Amino acid sequence: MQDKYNPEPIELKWQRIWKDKGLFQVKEDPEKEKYYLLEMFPYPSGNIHMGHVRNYTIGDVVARYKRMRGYNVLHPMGWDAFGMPAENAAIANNVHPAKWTYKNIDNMRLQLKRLGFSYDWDRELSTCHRQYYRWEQWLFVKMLEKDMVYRKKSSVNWCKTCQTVLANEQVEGGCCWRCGEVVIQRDLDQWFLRISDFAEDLLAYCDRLPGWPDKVVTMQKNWIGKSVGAEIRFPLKDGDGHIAVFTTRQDTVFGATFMVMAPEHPLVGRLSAGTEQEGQVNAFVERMRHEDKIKRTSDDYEKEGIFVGAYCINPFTGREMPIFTANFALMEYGTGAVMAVPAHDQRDFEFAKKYGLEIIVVIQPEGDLLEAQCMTEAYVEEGVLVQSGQFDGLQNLNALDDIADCLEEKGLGKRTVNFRLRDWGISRQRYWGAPIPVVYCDRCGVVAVPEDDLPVVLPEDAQMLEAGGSPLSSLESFVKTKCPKCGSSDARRETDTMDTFVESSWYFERYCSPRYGKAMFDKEAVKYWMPVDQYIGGVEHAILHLLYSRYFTRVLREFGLVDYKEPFTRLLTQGMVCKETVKCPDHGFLFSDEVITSEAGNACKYCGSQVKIGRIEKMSKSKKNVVDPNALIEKYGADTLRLFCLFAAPPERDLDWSDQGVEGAWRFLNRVWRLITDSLDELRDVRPFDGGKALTGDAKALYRKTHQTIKRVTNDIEARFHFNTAISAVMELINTIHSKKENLLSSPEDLQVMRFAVETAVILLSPIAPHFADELWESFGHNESVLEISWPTYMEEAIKADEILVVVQVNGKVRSKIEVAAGTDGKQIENVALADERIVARLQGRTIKKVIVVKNKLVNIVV
RNA sequence: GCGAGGGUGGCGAAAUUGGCAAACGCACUGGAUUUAGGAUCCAGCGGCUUCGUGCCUUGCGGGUUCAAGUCCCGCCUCUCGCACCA
Repeated sequence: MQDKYNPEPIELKWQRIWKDKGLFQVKEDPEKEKYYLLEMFPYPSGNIHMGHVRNYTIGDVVARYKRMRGYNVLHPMGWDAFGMPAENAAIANNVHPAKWTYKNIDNMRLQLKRLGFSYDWDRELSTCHRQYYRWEQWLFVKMLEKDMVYRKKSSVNWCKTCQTVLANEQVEGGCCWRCGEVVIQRDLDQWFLRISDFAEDLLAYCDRLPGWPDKVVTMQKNWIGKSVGAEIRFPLKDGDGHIAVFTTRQDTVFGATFMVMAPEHPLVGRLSAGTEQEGQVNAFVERMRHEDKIKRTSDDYEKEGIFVGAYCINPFTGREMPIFTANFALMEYGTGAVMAVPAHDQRDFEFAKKYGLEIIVVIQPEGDLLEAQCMTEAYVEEGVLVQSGQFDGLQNLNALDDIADCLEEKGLGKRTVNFRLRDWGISRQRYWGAPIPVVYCDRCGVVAVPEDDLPVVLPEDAQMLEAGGSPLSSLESFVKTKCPKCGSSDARRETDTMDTFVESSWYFERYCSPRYGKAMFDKEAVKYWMPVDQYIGGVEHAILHLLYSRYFTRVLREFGLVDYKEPFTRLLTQGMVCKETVKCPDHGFLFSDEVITSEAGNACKYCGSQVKIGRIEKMSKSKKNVVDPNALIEKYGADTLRLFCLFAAPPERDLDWSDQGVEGAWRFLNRVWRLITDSLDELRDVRPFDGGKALTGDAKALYRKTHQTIKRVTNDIEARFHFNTAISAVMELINTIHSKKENLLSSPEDLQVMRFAVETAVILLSPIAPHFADELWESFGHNESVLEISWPTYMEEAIKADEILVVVQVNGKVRSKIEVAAGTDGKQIENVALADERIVARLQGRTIKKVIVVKNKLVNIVV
């Protein structure tokens, strides 16, 4: 036992002991209640960053705590190992993506181990491993058989920089979510998963996720975007046929005066053909197709359109409606055509004004009369229907149903539900991903790779292309294959790989039986462990990853592989780790070691200019406001780093990095260390006080404080995950011990209470600073890890004080404080309060109107 | 524009059902110890103050209540998400 707290040897020592004892390895045990704690697995980019440290520290505290509470805790870790950075690195450094990835994994595994996280490393998995992705290929084939997957040519989001297709979810404000490049549209054959088949169910279950943050649930609901309305068919004026529209406002159908179609709509070309508009329409459509998506979705985007040269008929009014195509109509939503009701839709109103189109008011507000000519904006509120034939006089909201009935009776349309959520395009024109297990044969068409031939292994000898694009398509040995059906040797393999979100949609099930060779997972193991009791990760995955995982769970259920619908019972989305930015006028953002600090202020290391302290932002390499976990571990040890991450803010909030705060965490551990090592000689052979005797004075107070602390810490961890307040509670206990220790090192009972208090502090700290706690625990003569003992329980009896401080208020202001015996009844407290000197003085010459007594808390005298 | 979540000392934050606002920590100030620095220990630390513990103080303005950071109404502001979705 050393006098000075020296974390490195201690941490390495306990990491070895934990490993040798196999403390973190778990298996299914029907006798014990399970607890599956999962943190989002990292992409192996090369190094652990502070966000990981925070995420995994939060998880580790919960895992260790639950374990001490007697649960059989599954706490696995692995690697989301496929993805683009590996290919970029390969091109930049001429290393194979596999080599680069595995090297990063080795490095990051060491870093995680150095932080002392309680993972069952036997369950480690990498999604780039063929024994992993073979099973998602297997599922793909099964889904193909069941028509849950399909191929279609579609206009896709294309990123020129990444040379790949992006899912809608990966386009943020018209730009690539990864590199920020502007996304353009391109037609390609793509594989899609029918996630929209589950839209209704995914939406319905949003309300059955009580353990999820409201924010995330709302984001999911918005993303799915259900709209209830009707499809209405508008017959063309000339010839057969009709235009179908989707609307949520069938109540306004009598006010529909023109039609707007997406430029991509197939009817646009057909209708304008042969009219004098043809040339202009074609030019317009062509221009729109090349317009940047970012421009088409930007705020100040000018609405423009063009008459296609044809008319349709409003089936309710018989009126002719000119047909337009316009840039704001989206082919992907609804039917790609919109009935325009300028009087009651702002966008239609603006369009009508611009092109001089007719405006007909069909909803009149209560007590007002709208005139189409005088309107300056659309009227979108409720009202009474007018100029709407048989529906005149109805409240517009009530008319929604009547008009829908009418549509269906007359065969003009039907009720419909539309979702914003579209099918999930998973094809990626990249190398470093799981190959899509399909073969194209001239004779047989699209053929799935038979189960026995799986996995389709990603070849290792592919050349990365500087220009991007798929290296697989130029690899003849991979592409050329036999047709599994007819045996023709002219067949060609699919060269696209799967979106990496596919791998992360089922890894939590794989963890239950990570080496299982006969299926995606061992059903029994999954039955025992799943669903995940607590999932922890960044809010940036609130839509994509979580929605896909929920969808995959439903797919697995369809195949009878699992029997639950929701994979994650509780979800915690932790805040970002932030730090202030520092900028030099000449050299841009600076790392903190590029800044020279002096009395005069902070200067740039390179030019000596005064630097500007910028705003606090999420840590990122580009802003140079990152701190390196390795350097901190070296200086302070893992326990200090863990302690700071938990103490600085509650998990769901952003954490502002503070070097001085880390220093404070370090000081606290040293203080505890000194406190214990200083009194170790006196306490070593003392049994902790067990409540067997009546106590008095400081001993009693400390004993009470200790039980109070157990209660607070337990409650903070269990109910709220508020580790910051749990840590302050332990700090208070340590302060109390510190202030009383001089008086408590003499009598046997006093020593026992001291020992109890000190041991309890160590146990309560153990999930947070596990190496530190184990070392001190051992110094008390224990020979197991703290992790192996039970979490302490508190005794209400010990927490109760004999004397209680009661606040006495006059007219709601605190005027005095009195001590009364616990359990004194209201009337008695009132009497004591009224007899108090200060209060008597206050009440001179005033009449008491009312006295309110809150037992054990306060008295308020109203005068 | 729509939706969600914030706004409390110099800073990070606390106050679990309405009941002593600012626990705990950081920074700062004074003192002890030290050759010195650091570390440690002790004390102080929202504002005003006629130093009476007197008044004020939880983004702003109203309200309910014996009592409001907490509940209700209106507004300001910041962050995040969505946004021509028909």
